[in-house]
Amino acid sequence: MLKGKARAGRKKIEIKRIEKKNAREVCFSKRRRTLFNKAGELSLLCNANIAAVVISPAGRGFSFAHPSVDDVADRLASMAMGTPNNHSVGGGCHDSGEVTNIGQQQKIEYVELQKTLEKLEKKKRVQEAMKKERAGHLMQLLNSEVNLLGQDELEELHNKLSDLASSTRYSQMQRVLVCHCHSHISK
Amino acid sequence: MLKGKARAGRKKIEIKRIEKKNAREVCFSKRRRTLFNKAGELSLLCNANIAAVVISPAGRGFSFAHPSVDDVADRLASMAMGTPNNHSVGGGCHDSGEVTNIGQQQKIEYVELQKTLEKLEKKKRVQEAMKKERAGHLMQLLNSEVNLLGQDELEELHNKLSDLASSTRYSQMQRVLVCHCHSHISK
DNA sequence: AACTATTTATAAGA
DNA sequence: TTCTTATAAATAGTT
Repeated sequence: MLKGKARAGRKKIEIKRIEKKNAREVCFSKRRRTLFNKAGELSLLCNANIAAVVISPAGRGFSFAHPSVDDVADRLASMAMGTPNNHSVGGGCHDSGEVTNIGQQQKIEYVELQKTLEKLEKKKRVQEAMKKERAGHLMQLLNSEVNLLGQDELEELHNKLSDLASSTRYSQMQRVLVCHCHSHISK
Repeated sequence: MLKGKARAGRKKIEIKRIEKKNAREVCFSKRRRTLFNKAGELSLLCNANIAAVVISPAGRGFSFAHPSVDDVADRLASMAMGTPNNHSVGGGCHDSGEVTNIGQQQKIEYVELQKTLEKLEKKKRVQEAMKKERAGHLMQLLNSEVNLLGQDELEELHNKLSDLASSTRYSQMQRVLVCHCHSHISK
C-alpha cells in the first residue's frame, strides 16, 4: 500500500511552558534523558567533570554526575573557597542529546539515592558547595537578563567588565565602573 | 555568494576522549553551550528546576541553574532530608531499566523521591520579579557579587559576556536565555 | 569564528 | 511508553 498519510515531522516550537500536562511530562522524560546523555558525552569527549540535578514539576529529582556528585561538589567547593588556580564561573545555555551507540558494553550505574542515607549526607555537601558558587549564580542572572538588554548595553557592559578584569585592584574601582555602566544603560 | 568548495559536513564520531587538545577545547565550548541551552529549554518547557555544573579539564567551572543553584540544591537537600530513615518510601519510579550506554567511568544517579515541594510556584514568582529588574538589577547584582569574584572569575565573566554580545548578532538570542525569559524567545 | 554536510534530536502522531 | 517520520538542531571537519 501507499505510505498513507505522512506523519508530521518535528515542528519548531516556542520555548515556553507546555500547558498540556501529559505532553509536558513526555517532553520532560525525553529531554531529561538526552540531557544526561549529552552531559555524558561531554564528559567523555572532553574529559570534564559534570554534576547535574533536575527536579521535575512533580517534585521528583534526578541527577547525573561524572565521576560523581561528590567529586564535582568537592571541586566546586574548593574553587569557591578560593583555592589557587581554580576558576568558578556560571554559564547558561542548553543542550540535549541522545547517545545512540556510545559504548559497546559499557554500563551505567543507576542509584536510587533516597535509599542510601550515606548519599543524603553527601547531598548536603553538594548543597554547601553549590551555595558558594556565587559566580555561577551571577552568570545565570546575566544570561537571563541579557535578553532584555540591547546590543549597545551588552557591549557597554562587556567593556566595563573588561576594564574590571584587567584591573589588579578593582575592589574600589568596580563600583565606579558599574555605576557608570548602569547609568549609561538606563538611557 | 559562491559556495566554492563544499566543506565536509558533520562526521559521526566515537564518544571517547579527544586527544588533540585544541579540538577538545573547541568541542568543550560548543557542547557546554548547547548543554546549558538544552537545560534551559527543559526547565522552561517542563517547568523543571535544574542545576548543572561543568568543570573543564583545565579546571574551570561553569554552572547553569534555574531558578538558581542555591535553590535547586536546597530542594534536593530538602528532598533527601525529608525522607526519614525509618520511613523509606521506596523509589516511586524505576528508571533503572532504561539504561543508555554512556561510559564506563560514568555514573548516573537517579533520585526518585515523591516528596512534593509546592514551593515551586513561589520560586517562580521570585524569578519573575527578578526578571523585571532588567539591567538595573543586573548591575546591582554584579556590583554586590563582584566582590566575591577573583581575577580569573572576572575575566571569565568578561569573556562570557563577550560571547553573549556577539551571539546576539547572528542568532537573535533565540535560545540563549535561561528559563524565566520565555516571553522573549522565538516568537 | 564562519561554513556545510551530516548526524542527532524531537514534535507529532500512531 | 515506544515507534515512526519529517523536520529542526547540533556539530565534526574545514576554511
